[in-house]
Amino acid sequence: MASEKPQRTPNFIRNIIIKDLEQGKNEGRVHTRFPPEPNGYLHIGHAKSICLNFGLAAEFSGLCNLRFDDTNPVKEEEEYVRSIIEDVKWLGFDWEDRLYYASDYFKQMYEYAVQLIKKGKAYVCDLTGDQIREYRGTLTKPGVESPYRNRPIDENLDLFERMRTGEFPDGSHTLRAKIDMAHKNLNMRDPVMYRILHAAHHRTGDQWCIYPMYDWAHGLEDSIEGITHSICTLEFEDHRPLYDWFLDQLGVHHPQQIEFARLNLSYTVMSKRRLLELVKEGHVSSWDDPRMPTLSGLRRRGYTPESIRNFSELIGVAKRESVVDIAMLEYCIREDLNKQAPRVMGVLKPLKVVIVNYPQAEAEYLEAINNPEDSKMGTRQIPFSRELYIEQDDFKENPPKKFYRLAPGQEVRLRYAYFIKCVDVIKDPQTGEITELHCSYDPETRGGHAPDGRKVKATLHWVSAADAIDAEVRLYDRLFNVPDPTSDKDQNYKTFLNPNSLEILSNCKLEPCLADAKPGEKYQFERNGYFCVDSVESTTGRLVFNRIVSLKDSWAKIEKRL
RNA sequence: UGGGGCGUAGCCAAGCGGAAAGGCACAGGGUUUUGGUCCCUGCAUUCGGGGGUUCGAAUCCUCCCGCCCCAGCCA
Repeated sequence: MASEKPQRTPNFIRNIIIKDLEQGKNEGRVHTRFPPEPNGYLHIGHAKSICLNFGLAAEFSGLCNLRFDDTNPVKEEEEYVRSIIEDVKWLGFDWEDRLYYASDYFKQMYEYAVQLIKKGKAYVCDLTGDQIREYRGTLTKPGVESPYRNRPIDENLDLFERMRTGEFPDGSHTLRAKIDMAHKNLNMRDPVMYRILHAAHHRTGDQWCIYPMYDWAHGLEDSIEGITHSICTLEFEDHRPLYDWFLDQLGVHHPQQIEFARLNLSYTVMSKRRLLELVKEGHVSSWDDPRMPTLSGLRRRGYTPESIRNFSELIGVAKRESVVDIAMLEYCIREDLNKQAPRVMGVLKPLKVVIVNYPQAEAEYLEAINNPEDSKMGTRQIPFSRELYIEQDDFKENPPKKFYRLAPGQEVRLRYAYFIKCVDVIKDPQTGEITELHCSYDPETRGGHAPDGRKVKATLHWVSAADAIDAEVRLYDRLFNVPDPTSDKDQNYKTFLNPNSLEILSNCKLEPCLADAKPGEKYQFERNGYFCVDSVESTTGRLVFNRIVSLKDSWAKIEKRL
């Protein structure tokens, strides 16, 4: 019988590859690459690209390289290289021995440039940056040729060599491709191939003082590595003619550049520049703040690699610019954790309950299921005693319609324990605030079943007061309070920051089995959500949990309509 | 009034001339010791708009409208 693996949604890039394979292009090879610039941390938008490139390679028995596009030493740092490697690995992808750096190809790129000069297709230009801009023309007006455009080849060769050896200061010369200053596509108006930058590179040190520009370098990197499909984002569509031009002039292996729309997620921002700004200005604590859409932030928050890979598959790949609803991401992590995460009881906002007819000194252990979705995860024993904590939200003195939880005179079940009924509400005489509930329990309902078959409409989670362990729990909400914070042209995106994106609860009471929970471990706090032990600030003596995502809450919806 | 792209449901997204896939969200129902999960059901008579070609158009032609990207010695 045919397996019913969920069919992957087709996308145009996969279709192109299938067609190429049918036509026998590239000797039947599929070879992609993920080419980050090490100038920032990876975010979930990068994850889309990583999953696409590595996923396509895996699907067609091909290869995918990890390559650092490190052609601009003034923006790039070793630290970013480190974090990118960690993140791609964490996501679950393996580039085997194919970790490459554009900077490893500098020598070869230089030689290719010499070839172009010899063909009369490149020249050294002495125009300043401002002049180059002026000469380029505008969107509607053609450019003007540089006075240095027709320099003799020998002179170009000499000058280019001297640029390389460090004879000239930054900005004094460039190497430019000789194409067409009247081209409709501005990228083709004699683009700069090399600029002089007396800056130390994180890998090549001061070996070079000329550095290749993206357009010149990228196609060469792809070509050298034998890439077949060079997948990039939409804004490079205008650069494709140039990508093609360089490779055609050189007559070298010519990968196909294919562009797709980058990911945007609602209620957050995705550009490295803005993310960096949020960090620098202290709107978040760091790149790995659990509210950040960075991979390190999502990891710390408690997102799993599986959930992010699944998300990447679900959102698809197309050329249409779009904003994916963050509810889709939340769905993916719930779906994963529902199957994986052990259940546990934790009270976030405690309200004390005294079981008035439960013997003073008595205590007992009750059996609880670790994961109803997976019986292999077994059971555990949880302590029960006369004084407990329940959630403040689970009691209402004047319950609205459809409120099934605890209320004066109303009976509910304590999960895995007993039916209880509220008999008295104790308040602070000064403030009127409810400080304690007195309840009676039915000893016949041990384990949660009533021998007389009577039903109860709600089951509450609880923790034995004497046995509870204390923890801090951090609740996260969306970082911005509008779906698309950058779409408003008149208002800075930061004016839409959600001031309540972090809520710290410091008096949470958890089941004792959590006492030695390890950083990174994920649990479902029943009826609350999924939580992850913070990997940075949690210690054995002071447990800190991050809420990854709440459980779906249909009561909240009903309540909202009341 | 330059060039390059893109418009299919609230959000993603298939489809590429022969009766509008799928997912998220949403709504209703069933199961349930998590108001969770799971299971059903519903959710585009129509594909940005107008013309045209065709027996037949989301798919082809044409005009129009809207949105995005491009004038770094960034990537």
